[in-house]
Amino acid sequence: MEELRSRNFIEDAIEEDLKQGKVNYIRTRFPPEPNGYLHIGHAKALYIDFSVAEKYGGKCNLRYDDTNPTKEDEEYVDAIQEDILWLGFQWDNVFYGSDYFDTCYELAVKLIKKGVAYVCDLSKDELREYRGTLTEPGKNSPYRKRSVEENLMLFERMKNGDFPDGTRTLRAKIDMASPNINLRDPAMYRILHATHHNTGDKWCIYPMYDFAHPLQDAIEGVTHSLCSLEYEIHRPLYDWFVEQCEFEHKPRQIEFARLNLTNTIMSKRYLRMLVEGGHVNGWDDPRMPTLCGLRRRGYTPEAIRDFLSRVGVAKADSVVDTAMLEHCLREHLNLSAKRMMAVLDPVKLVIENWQEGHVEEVELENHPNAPEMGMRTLNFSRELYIEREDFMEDPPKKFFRLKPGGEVRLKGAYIIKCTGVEKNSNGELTCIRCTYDKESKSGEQSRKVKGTLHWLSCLDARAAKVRLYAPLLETDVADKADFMDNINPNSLVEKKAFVEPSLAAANIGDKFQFMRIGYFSADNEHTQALPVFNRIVELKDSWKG
RNA sequence: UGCGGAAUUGUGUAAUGGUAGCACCUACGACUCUGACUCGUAUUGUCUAGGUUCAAAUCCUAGUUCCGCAGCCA
Repeated sequence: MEELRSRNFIEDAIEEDLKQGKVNYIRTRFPPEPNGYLHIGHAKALYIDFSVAEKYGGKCNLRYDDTNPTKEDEEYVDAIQEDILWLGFQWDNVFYGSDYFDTCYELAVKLIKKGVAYVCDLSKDELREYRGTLTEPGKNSPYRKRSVEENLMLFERMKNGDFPDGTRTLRAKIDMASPNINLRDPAMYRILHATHHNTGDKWCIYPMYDFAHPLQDAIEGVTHSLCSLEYEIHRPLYDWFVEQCEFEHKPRQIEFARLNLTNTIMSKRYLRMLVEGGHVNGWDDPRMPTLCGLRRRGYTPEAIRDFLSRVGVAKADSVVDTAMLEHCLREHLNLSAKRMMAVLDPVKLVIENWQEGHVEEVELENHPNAPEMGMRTLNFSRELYIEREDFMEDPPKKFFRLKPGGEVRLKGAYIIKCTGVEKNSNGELTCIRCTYDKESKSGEQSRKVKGTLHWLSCLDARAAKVRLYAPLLETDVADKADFMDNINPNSLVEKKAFVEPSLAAANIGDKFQFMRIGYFSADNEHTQALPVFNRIVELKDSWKG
């Protein structure tokens, strides 16, 4: 399925580079900042980085972009690797941006010596003022003309910790009048007296992304540095650093549009607010778009990769319908998930002409199209449960489940006929009475009836807690700041249901389909059941009348 | 209104001057020991206005709209 995708503009560019002999191998990199959990948006980048490398016989490095110690944490490093592996990707090398701090420093010194970098004493506010605006040029820093010797000395003192945070920066000397603001003497190094998760207290100055990233790519021999659209305007700067550092190997940055999903917020900042605000139960809450959340929700790596291949790669901003993601999951689960019976909202059914105490075993296939998935045995007895919504006392025309006087088949067992109902004092249905047709045993040549229902013998029914999830956001507020007002308070419904005994033996993560109800995934946190990819089929309006 | 990008059906994505295709969604139908699944059918599209051409989504000109950039974040 994944092979069917057509070639995209990144691959066009790569093939051109290959053809022109600019490169003779392909290497990419996936550069997450270890400051949060990976989500489906990262998965798109992951998919592109890895699949492009693989397509051209190249490799992809995993590189933690950890140049800002105040935001990053070791906590996320392992989780990120786990998620990548879960998705089925395998990196070539693992690097840390912080591995290159020594080299970054040396190269910074080199640029100072070349006279294209200088230490600037402007404060943050002054810097902003000097930078100009989108429409007005900036003006040169008064420190721009410092001598190489003074710059060298000051930069070394910065490194030695002689200055407090924020008092000085190392800046690239480019062009304060550039129409591209990123080229107006951008900061290369800032002073940050912070402990780094990897390098500890060795450094108190840290390189900026714009300086560090191209160097890392060049050092690792990355041929194509694939990133999202917002870095497009940074590309001249990326190329400038590669040029000034005099790397022979010049990586090429190519940008693509990041993934957006309808009714889904994707920015780490807002996801963090959901977690910290207690709107969800952690990063792996099944309502979260994080990979760990999707995993618990029952998503399979196959489904996610299939989805990403269908989404494609382009430069236009887009919002993909979440229905597409769900479709991909359903398609995979339909092939791989065991069928199982469960009754979410049970009502008792009594077969009057079934001998009291008599129990018959019936065999059911675990999958309609995959005999190799085997059979299982369930008990059939006089008292059963069926789904409350599968019976209607006063049904519309096209309702072909159970109704008074009507017949349906109980899946894998017999045809039954409704003979009456019992109600409590509130008029609520408490019991359905029926008779069965002895000649209609499943598997034997028999007449057909229009409806088939799932059921569970009272002997077999095991109580399980089932969680039904609805989208956290019902409207498409995407990354808007007001998304908090649109959180669906009923996005999580817990209910007790009856399930087959075999479900109790399921392993965490096992997937199954409750006939017609939807796909579920076993999760130990909720008794023996099941957060959900649910697709409850309800009575359509058209059937009601 | 500086700079960098982008506009193809409701959504995503193809078509690199030559039949606007595929998938999702939606609707309808067939099938069915669940109405699920599967299969079939259908609707809707080249941002606008000019131009070049036998032929334009594609090339040219002018416009429109949307996104990104003014962190010592990435």
